[in-house]
Amino acid sequence: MPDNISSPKKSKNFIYEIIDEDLKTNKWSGRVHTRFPPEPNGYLHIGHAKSICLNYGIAKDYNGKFNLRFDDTNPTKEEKEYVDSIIEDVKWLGADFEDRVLYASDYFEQMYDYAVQLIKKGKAYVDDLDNETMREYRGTVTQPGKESPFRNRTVEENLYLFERMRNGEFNDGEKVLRAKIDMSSPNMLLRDPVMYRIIHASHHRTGNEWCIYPTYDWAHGLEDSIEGITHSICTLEFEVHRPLYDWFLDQLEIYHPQQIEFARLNLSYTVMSKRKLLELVEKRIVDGWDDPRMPTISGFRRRGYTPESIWNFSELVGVAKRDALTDISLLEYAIREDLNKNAQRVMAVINPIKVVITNYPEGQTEFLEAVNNPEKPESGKRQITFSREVFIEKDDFMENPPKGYHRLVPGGEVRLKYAYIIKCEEIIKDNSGNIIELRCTYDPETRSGGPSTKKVKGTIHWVNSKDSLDAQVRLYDRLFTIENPGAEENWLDYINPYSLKIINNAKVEPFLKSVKPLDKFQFERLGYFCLDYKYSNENNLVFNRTVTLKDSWNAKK
RNA sequence: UGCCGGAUCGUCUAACGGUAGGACAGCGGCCUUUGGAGCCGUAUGUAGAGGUUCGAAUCCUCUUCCGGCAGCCA
Repeated sequence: MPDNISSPKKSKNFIYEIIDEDLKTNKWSGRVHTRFPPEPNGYLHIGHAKSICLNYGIAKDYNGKFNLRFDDTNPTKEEKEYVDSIIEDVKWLGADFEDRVLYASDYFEQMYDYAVQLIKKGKAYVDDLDNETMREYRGTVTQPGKESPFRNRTVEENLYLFERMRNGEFNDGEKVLRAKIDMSSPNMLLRDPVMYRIIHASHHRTGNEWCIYPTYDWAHGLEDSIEGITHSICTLEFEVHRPLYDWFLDQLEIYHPQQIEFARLNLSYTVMSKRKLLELVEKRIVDGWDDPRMPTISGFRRRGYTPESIWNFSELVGVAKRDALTDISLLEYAIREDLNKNAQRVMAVINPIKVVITNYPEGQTEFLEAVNNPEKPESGKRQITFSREVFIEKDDFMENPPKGYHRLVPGGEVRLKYAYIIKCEEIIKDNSGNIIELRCTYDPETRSGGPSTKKVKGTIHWVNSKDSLDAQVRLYDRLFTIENPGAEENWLDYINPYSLKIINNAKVEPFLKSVKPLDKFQFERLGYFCLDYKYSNENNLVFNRTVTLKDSWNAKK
């Protein structure tokens, strides 16, 4: 985790308890070595972030090591672009893998040798059954399978055939190498699982060097073993794979890490499977993997989330073995907490309406002081300007206000933050009855910081019409309309059509003239925003709303 | 229907035979030049039935419900 956040007090989850016990019994000679092993077939999402935080957090807490390892065993699904994005995301999160960016593909030769060993022990064989027949032979969850007619080939024949597989003498699907275990095992994974399949495809790292590729079950334990991993932490769906993980390593009699499973993260109102995320990207429902509505790490980054907030969130959700659906509000809490403490405050009006202060001298401009961050006095103050015409938020005026409305109303008073108390004297409407301008008067005695003790119920934000900048603002809402879209067959039917709202005529204070991509701000009373790196440029400011402020008034209505 | 897991406030998560606690969300109040933040207060939970025990969320039995496994994906 980044050094600037303190290691949070974690109530020990069950994995920490296992490690504590291992340390006590000296099972791994005092070592702790974890890894994060993504397949480079997509961008990382917040669920991966939880795993990264868990694995790296363990390494850090126990003075151990943490590897980033690409499980690149299937060239048909993997791409260099994904490798690059994953490295970027893991680095951004601050999980320090030092110089250990590792690849399963670097172990292909060694894995091949191990496979030869298994064949020689009579524990693996080349099978000619085609895909469909093999499935039939596997049986079902309630019925045992039956053995392949090729199961009892001699060691010599298997060795010969396996070498020919490697040499490219067969077509895709023509032959596989299988472990010889038990076709009637109640655990389907143990019914002679495939170790190698023939794929004549170019691999993003090994090119055409190989045409046989190891399967997950064969490869993963070997990768962990080769790297000296102590605790191989994965998600619950691999629980039934553990006996197989153990079987391979036991047969080979090589270094044997311990696989531990935990429940993957699910977040409400979004989907988390790579397949579904890919579909959202390919169908252009979102604007790429880093669309700010995506639950990807790059999406959250572009949205304005900080690594610290994701770390904190990851601590808050905890680690256990039961399936869970975590409410998105917990993530929002984590980012608000961070940004409240750290974000520069600034005034911006998203939905402007012009206010003319009729008793304020024309042509006059005065300077006022605004606080940069009330949570951080050391961040100081800045100057803002005030003059006769300002913009306020349309929502901050109501002609016929409901009970409890604290803002500007006809004949009522409200404070313009850091400036004066104004009173609404007149409403100007166009021909169709839309309010286009408010005429107000100000009370010169009430300048902010002055001696006046006059109090009003409401304080609203504003910008000076003279020097405000135009900006585009992008407001995001949840991508789906239901809590758990991933559980639905027709999950795409639940896309929220209003998940992105683009506002083009926002006005922001000139302080935002020279901001950099991803710079983070609180627009007072509106929420946290950051500069979008994709659409923002010199002449066109574009801000993404990271999250709203909590709004107890809106919530009440 | 076979095997493997799992079930604690609305949500997430603690409690390891000895007062069911925390966080988020909610509600109420105080405070406030952000209806933000902060502070204070508050409601809500051990899936069910038996058993062991002085004492059970925790151990045992049965039941119910949920998840995973029948890719040459990971």
